[in-house]
Amino acid sequence: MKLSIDHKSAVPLHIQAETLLREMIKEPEYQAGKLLPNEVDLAKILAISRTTLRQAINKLVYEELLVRKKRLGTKVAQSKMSSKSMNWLSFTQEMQARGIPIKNYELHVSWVYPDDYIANFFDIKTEKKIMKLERLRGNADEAFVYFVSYFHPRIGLTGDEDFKKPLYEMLENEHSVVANLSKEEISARAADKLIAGKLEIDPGSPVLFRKRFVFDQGDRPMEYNLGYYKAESFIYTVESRRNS
Amino acid sequence: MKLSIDHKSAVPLHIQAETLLREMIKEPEYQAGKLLPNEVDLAKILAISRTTLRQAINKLVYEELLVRKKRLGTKVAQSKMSSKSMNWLSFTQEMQARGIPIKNYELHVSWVYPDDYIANFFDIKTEKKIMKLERLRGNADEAFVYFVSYFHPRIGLTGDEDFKKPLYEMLENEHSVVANLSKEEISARAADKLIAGKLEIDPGSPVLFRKRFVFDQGDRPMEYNLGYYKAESFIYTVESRRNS
DNA sequence: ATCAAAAATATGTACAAACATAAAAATATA
DNA sequence: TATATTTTTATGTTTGTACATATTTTTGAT
Repeated sequence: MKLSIDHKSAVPLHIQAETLLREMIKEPEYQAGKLLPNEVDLAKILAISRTTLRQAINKLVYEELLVRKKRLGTKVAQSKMSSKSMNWLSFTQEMQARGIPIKNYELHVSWVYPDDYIANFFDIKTEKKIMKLERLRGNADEAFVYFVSYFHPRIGLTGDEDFKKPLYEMLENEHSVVANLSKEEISARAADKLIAGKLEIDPGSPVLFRKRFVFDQGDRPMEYNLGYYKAESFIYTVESRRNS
Repeated sequence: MKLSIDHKSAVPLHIQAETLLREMIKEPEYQAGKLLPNEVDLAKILAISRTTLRQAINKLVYEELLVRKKRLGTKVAQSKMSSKSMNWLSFTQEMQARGIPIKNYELHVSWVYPDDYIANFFDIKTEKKIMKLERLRGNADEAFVYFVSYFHPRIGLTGDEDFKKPLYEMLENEHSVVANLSKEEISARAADKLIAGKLEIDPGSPVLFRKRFVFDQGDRPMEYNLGYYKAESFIYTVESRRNS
């Protein structure tokens, strides 16, 4: 882990400072209400202006990772709303962690024109095709989840990648794209004909539906993922702590 | 509504600018992807520096009310109703935050013997009755969620409390119990006869089912809550950042 | 007419400088 | 000793300035 800032890098200084602060507050010495060095000093240490440093701090303050107090200083907030387990494990990794061997029932790559919704999320034009990945997965006995993923063209996927490997690992190793932030929307749905067919359930019966918006290091959109989970086969767990 | 900024006010200029922008984008002419005046001009109009204006804009950008685009300008984002802080708002508070009046369709208190599962969670014997609270709630038009809550006897609920008030507020004020940690399990389910009847849907149709284990200040179990949400009426959002 | 280069225009990044303000700590006063 | 008062120290506010950069628009060359 680097403790300093590279003034020659193309990465903006306030972004570098931001990631550096994120690393910093993960360290044991900064956990639990400890104070950061004051802004003036820290700016001097990092060799950036106070304004630039504040820009970085502000972001973490907004995310409620840091709390500012006049005269007292800036302290690390109580860790909050940590959505446990599930979130940063890919499906493959999670199943492996539970000792369940995965079976890919279907794996299909295609190139499609994004609809308005997707184009808007990716901030691209609807006239250019993007990669669509459909996967039907489960254990040895049955398929219990159907995934549909769309990827930002920036990543440069060819379609020849090995999608049997853990997806995010592959993206990181082969395309240098790291998933950093995900926003998910979970709801219950009735399975339509397509989904019912894939999961071998009756149309109209319940599925857990998850939309997932994935962002990379620079908080740029990188993947849009739809997951249809057979009911009963999947439970989403969230653990959150009050932060007042 | 004032359209200008008061330089003599004690309220910081960037705060004034922020509220002004919030008002602004509520106006019909600025709805739906319309562009704001560019920063340099707007700063001139408001007679504040571009830096100060940017401070205000930044905040709304963080909140995803505005979207910036190089060369294009700053436009009003599609309103998303993303309840980010969903987690620590009670149902009542959350609905109120969205300006939706709540209606209690049913509210029923009873005293029951806990089953093994609940007794185990509360770490109590099954021979002693505990309070059970059933609530069918929704907006003016329809009931869309059915809650069943069980409370730890330690809290000392009598059953005569006013359960129309926000629950956690009431528990804090009248029984000095503060909810501090919650563990939730979200899944999709087919509605059984009871639930279907309450929510006025067909048996077998999907509901979002949420188990919630709530702990107090000392991480002692205080409430066990089951929520059955009519599908489509409820979306659970989770935002998570990688921390490794 | 088509395609490439240049100009224009918006936000993005970064610094320096100054003064305001809240709260704790140190000091002075009763 | 207890209570005001002042000082100190951190963040908070605000401006001015300069150049970078992504995109569109305009212009120019083939």
